[in-house]
Amino acid sequence: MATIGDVARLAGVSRSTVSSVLTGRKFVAPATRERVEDAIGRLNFTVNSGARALATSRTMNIGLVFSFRQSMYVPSATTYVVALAEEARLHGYRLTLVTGSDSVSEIKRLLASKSVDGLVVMEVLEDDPRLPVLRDAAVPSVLIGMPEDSDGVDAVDLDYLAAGRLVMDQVHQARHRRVAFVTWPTYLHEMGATYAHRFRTGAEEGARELNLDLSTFLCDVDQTSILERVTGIIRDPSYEALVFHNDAVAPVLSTMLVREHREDLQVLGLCPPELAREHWLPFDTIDTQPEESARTAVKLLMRRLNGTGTETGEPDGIDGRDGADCHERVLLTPRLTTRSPWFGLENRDAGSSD
Amino acid sequence: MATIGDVARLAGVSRSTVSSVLTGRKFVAPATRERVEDAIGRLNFTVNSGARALATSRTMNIGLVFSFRQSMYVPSATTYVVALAEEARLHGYRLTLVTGSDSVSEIKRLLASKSVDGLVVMEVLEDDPRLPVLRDAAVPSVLIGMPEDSDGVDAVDLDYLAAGRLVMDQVHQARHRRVAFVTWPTYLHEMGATYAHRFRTGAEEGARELNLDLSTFLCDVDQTSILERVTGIIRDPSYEALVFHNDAVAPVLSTMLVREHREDLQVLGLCPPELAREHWLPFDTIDTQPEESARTAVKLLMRRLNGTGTETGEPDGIDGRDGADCHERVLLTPRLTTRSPWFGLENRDAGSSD
DNA sequence: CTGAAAGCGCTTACAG
DNA sequence: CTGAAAGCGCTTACAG
Repeated sequence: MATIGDVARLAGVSRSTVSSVLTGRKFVAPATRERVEDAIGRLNFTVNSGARALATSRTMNIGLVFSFRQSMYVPSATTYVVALAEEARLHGYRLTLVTGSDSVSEIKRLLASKSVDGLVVMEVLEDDPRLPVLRDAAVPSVLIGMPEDSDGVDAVDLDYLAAGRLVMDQVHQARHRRVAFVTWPTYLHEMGATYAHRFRTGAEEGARELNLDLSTFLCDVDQTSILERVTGIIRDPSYEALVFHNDAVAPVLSTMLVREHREDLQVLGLCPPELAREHWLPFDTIDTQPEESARTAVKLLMRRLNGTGTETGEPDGIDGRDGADCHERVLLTPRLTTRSPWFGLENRDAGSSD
Repeated sequence: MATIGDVARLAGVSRSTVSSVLTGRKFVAPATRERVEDAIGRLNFTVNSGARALATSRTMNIGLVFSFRQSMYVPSATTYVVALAEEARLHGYRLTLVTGSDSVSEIKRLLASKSVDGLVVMEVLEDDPRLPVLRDAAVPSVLIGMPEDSDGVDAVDLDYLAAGRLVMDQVHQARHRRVAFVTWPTYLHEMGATYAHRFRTGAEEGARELNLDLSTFLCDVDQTSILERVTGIIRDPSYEALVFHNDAVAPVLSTMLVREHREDLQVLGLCPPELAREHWLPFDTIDTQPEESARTAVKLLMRRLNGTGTETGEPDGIDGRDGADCHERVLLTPRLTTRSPWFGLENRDAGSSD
């Protein structure tokens, strides 16, 4: 494999000149530059990333931490991962995966070995044990998730609080009062998964304000639990609305509603776009906006890495109140997707309101 | 951040001695080693991965190439990615993501910049444009997929051919004759996605041999197409069995079968475990075995990287016929998971047969 | 505008 | 058994 020395020799210049055209940090006479670029092309030369990393202390790698706990709705993670990878690539960065249950020590190792220039952390918890590590790190981090205290790092997420209120608003507008709320399992709430408790808080606050009669059910994600719980609710005619924030609910719901003849039940859910896309969801949902979250996360990171702003301009939806040491908290506005007729063969998405 | 020099100073030895205990490639007197290890602990030292990569030409990084075409059933990809990452970590490697549509040039760049020690390639096609690049690469690759010609690289996949035959066998055993086969969209077949055409070939050959009356439908993965196609089949009473190899089919099927009162229809599908886990699948399926595929893929790669065999012994299910230059083709045996009563509240998995 | 030299943090023959 | 030296492939002051 060609090195910078080979290029220099072929172009008849010094290695530093080659380096200058490579980095673009120094002016090189057009004629020289031309010769160098030509040589690069001929030799099919690419900078050795390890060597460059050693010389610059920039790896052009960003670490993606997701420690898939057993419970997580694994499928939807792909959307985040792909969007993160693509956005990172747009900025010249690559993604390195950090999985494994003991992510704290994994992160420490990653940081100590100087393998990444920054971190994106998914599945954030309140009092996340990884937060102190991230704060002390020499490189910037961004959370996808919104703990109360995100000092020292940037954070982005759907505004789950607002989403909870939005859903209750819809129930209220439909003049329904008694509503069942199926949310994530107990342990997810106890762990403090930020999306779980933020949506729940929003929903419960909204219900209280609108004087709705809300029953909250924390439900496991296995088939048995879901079916049992959903059946119980559907068979109780006093429920006028069913709100879910638990991805395992969606797939079985349409079947159950048909079987139990509860097409009258107002159903509203928070769900990942791929769930809505792949399944037959004849009810309204709020998109979790994984792609927007992912792209914003990377943009926030780039901002820290490249000083202020990126080559592609200001990240969308990030307001400019960034003091030198002030970290961002970006909340994405929830949007309701309304879906038309129950059990029709079409399943068109209508406009959005928020 | 501490360097090897700091450690050497603190331990009162030379840098090469520290390096020796780090790599473990040279004997170091126990007392010295102790001092060095102590110093490492105190300084919280970790080898700088860029520097090590430069010195050894080993990055301890493996590249994961998946160029998510629009069509792919994205959710199931996570299972592969996580399993690959975990298995890689077991061997001390990390995963670097290579996404993007133009994966050929991305791969070339990755290889030229010496960023990875090996590659895992998903979504492999017959005549995959990436294959020539992989063959010429200085580092080994393994495919998850099974093109006719996989010379120069290792390959692993579920035995989709056998799976196709197994399914037809089941239909035959149920004494059914007329069977509808819903498979992936036309363009996936035209692209030559190996799983698509291998299963199809197996199914069609099996049907011919068993004298079944098979109608094959290539079907898009959007809701509308799926519903239309599935409804058409279900409403045709002449069909006795429905075989699907198209992930978009599963989610809607149970609802449709109830609505159309076709609980008599024999349904068999090939599907990812998470699909079976998350949905209400009251019919028999063949697991695509993503985790087994992923782990085997990494093991094959490790074998190339570390000479013959890994520290953890021979990879499971890999027979030992590896001549020095002979590349492996590992086919995982398909297993049928039978599921009990139609539309009961339970959904227990019964034993497997193959 | 270009080049010689030092240095990034490690490993690895090679002496001793 | 340990250490001094060279080298991996780049970048970056610093001279010229």
